[in-house]
Formats: sequence, C-alpha cells, structure tokens
Amino acid sequence: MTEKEKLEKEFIMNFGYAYKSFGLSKLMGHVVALLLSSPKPISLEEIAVRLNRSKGPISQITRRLRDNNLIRRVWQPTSRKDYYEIQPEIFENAFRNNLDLNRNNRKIAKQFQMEIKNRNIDNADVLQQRLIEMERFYELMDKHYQNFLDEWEVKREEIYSK
Amino acid sequence: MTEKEKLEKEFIMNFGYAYKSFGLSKLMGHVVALLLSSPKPISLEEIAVRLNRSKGPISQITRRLRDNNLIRRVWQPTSRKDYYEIQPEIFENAFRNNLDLNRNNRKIAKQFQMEIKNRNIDNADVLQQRLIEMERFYELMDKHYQNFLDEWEVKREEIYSK
DNA sequence: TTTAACGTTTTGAAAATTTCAAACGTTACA
DNA sequence: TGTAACGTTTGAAATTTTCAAAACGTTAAA
Repeated sequence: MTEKEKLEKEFIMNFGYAYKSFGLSKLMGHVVALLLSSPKPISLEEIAVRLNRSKGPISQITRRLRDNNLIRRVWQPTSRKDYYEIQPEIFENAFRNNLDLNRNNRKIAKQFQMEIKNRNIDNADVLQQRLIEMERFYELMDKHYQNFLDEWEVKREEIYSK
Repeated sequence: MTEKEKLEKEFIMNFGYAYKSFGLSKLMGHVVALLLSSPKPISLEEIAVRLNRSKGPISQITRRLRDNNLIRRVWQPTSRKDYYEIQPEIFENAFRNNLDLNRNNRKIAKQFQMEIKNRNIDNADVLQQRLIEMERFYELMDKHYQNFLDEWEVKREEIYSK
C-alpha cells in the first residue's frame, strides 16, 4: 500500500467517525471521503470494491447521499456504469440540511405556544416562557445562519477565482 | 387525561422525534421535554413512571444529559431522592455541543493538509484544494457561531429582564 | 449496626439497523 | 429479439443499540 493509499484510508476512517457523531451512517462518511479524495468520478462498483462492501448497501447509501445533495451522479459517455462525484457545494449543502432541522425546532416552539393558547391550558406559565425563549433562540440562529451562508458565497468565490 | 396532560404528551413525542433526527436518543428528547414542561424538579423515579420506563435506562440517560449540560441535578432538602431540572441555558448548551462537532471538522481538514505536506504525497491536488475549502468553510462558520452566541447572550437577558 | 430507600451497573433479551447475497428489472448492444 | 451488464430491491443473517429486571453498592435514618 502506497503512502497515498494509507492516507486516503485514514481520511475515510475519519469521515466515518465524523458522520457517525452527527448521527449519520458511518458508511455515508466513507463514501463522501472517498469521493472527496478522488480527482475523478468513481463507479458504483468501484466504490463497493474500494470500501469492501457489496453493491447493495452502496446503492442505498449513494441514493441517500444524492437525496441530501452531498454527491451527484454523472454519466461517462464510454460506459454504461453510473459514476459518482462530490457535489461542488457539499459543505454548504450539509450545512443546509442541518439548518432545516433547526427550523423544525423553531416550528415546534411556535406550534406549542399556539396550542396552549388555543386549548386554554392553565398553569403552563413556565412552559410558555421557555417556549418563547426557544423560539427566539432558533429565530436568531436562523438569522446568523443566513449571514454565514451569504458571506460564504462570497468567500468561496474568492478561493476558486485565484 | 386532562387537556394539559394530552398536550404534554404531544410535546414529549415531538421532542423525541426531533432528538432522533439530530442523531440522539429519542428517550433523551423525552426526558428533556418532560423537564421543560415541568415548573419544578422531578425525581428519577417519577421520570421513569411518567415516561413508562424502568429506572435503569433513565439513570443512564440522565447521566448523558448531564454530561451534555442539558439538565442538572438538584437536591431537595426534604428527600433523599435525586431531582432533575432543565439547565437554564439548555438551548445554548445544545448549540455548543454542535459547535464542538463542527470544530472537529475543521481540525480534520487542517490535519490532512498537514499530512499531505509532511508525507510528500503527490497527485493530491484536488484533495488539497477541497481541504482548503473545507477548512475555510468551518472557520467562517465558527466565526458566525460566535457572533450568534454573543448576540444571544444579550437577547436572552432582554427576554428575562422583562 | 441494621435496615430500608435510593441510584447505578450488569446481564440477557428484544428491537432496530446494517449488511450481504441473490433475485429481479431495465437497458444497451449484438 | 436475445443476451449480458448494470443498479435496485428483497429477505435473511449479523451486528449494534436499547431496554427491563435484578443484583449491587451506598447512604441515611432508626
């Protein structure tokens, strides 16, 4: 195994753990890392071989990754195989996925404030107050997330225009 | 079941799903929701009863929640039981936990840039470029996260000073 | 000291998830 | 058309996670 292959393997392992700590499948992280480290698209079969898995789970995981906009399918004119590559905006897209989850938190806070009112529930003062805090928190978070994405768009441009 | 109890149950369910979608245990969400909706601390045993679980898993989950600074233990002078309540800064703390994960991403990007250099690996141009982008991305994210937390500190003060 | 009230840890079972192998369906090319 | 090369789906097996029950340790009060 060359030094480069060793490094790639470490990289793949690291992404596996990172993905897992975010509550995602380890295998998802492995596929992402493999595609990140590859300068050219890789076929489904080759992904399976390189990660020591059979085609079944790779087929499923690539679909999930595509649904999450982290990778994309490309066609090679010379072959009938499906090829995959990293979405150019992968980091941004991963972030957006997370953003959606946070928006849901805000929605829960809003919804239950409404329910308490509409259903005339008494003795819920403490909960009400906490729900208000929760809503404000995720509201402000959303604002800053937007700021970040806007600023990132500019910065990304800079990096790649050099 | 009173209207209030019904609402609490729905709230608990919702938090369960939300926690799960963040890759955490559903039961963690249930305990958090229960404590959020309670104006006073609840004993371990009562948590178990209210959530229809035995003491074992509740003991384990409350420890995890304490490790994550989402709940805390309080002592009632009249009783030998352990009582639990929500950490006042629960939302902020949950956010900080997430921040740590993101910092790890940045660390990975940094580390592997170094490795490529130190181990003199050639033909890693594409990967290098992506690692640079990755590091910058999480660097900027970190900055905005800090902004958010700073601004939130002020806003939270406002909410509770009224 | 002894006893009873607790929370924690352990163990085995159950449930959920992940995985592979094989069957299947589709498509391109002969 | 027929055939071979694919990716996808399915069902069973393996692994991991979650859970309850019970044993255990600790502490406070008698």
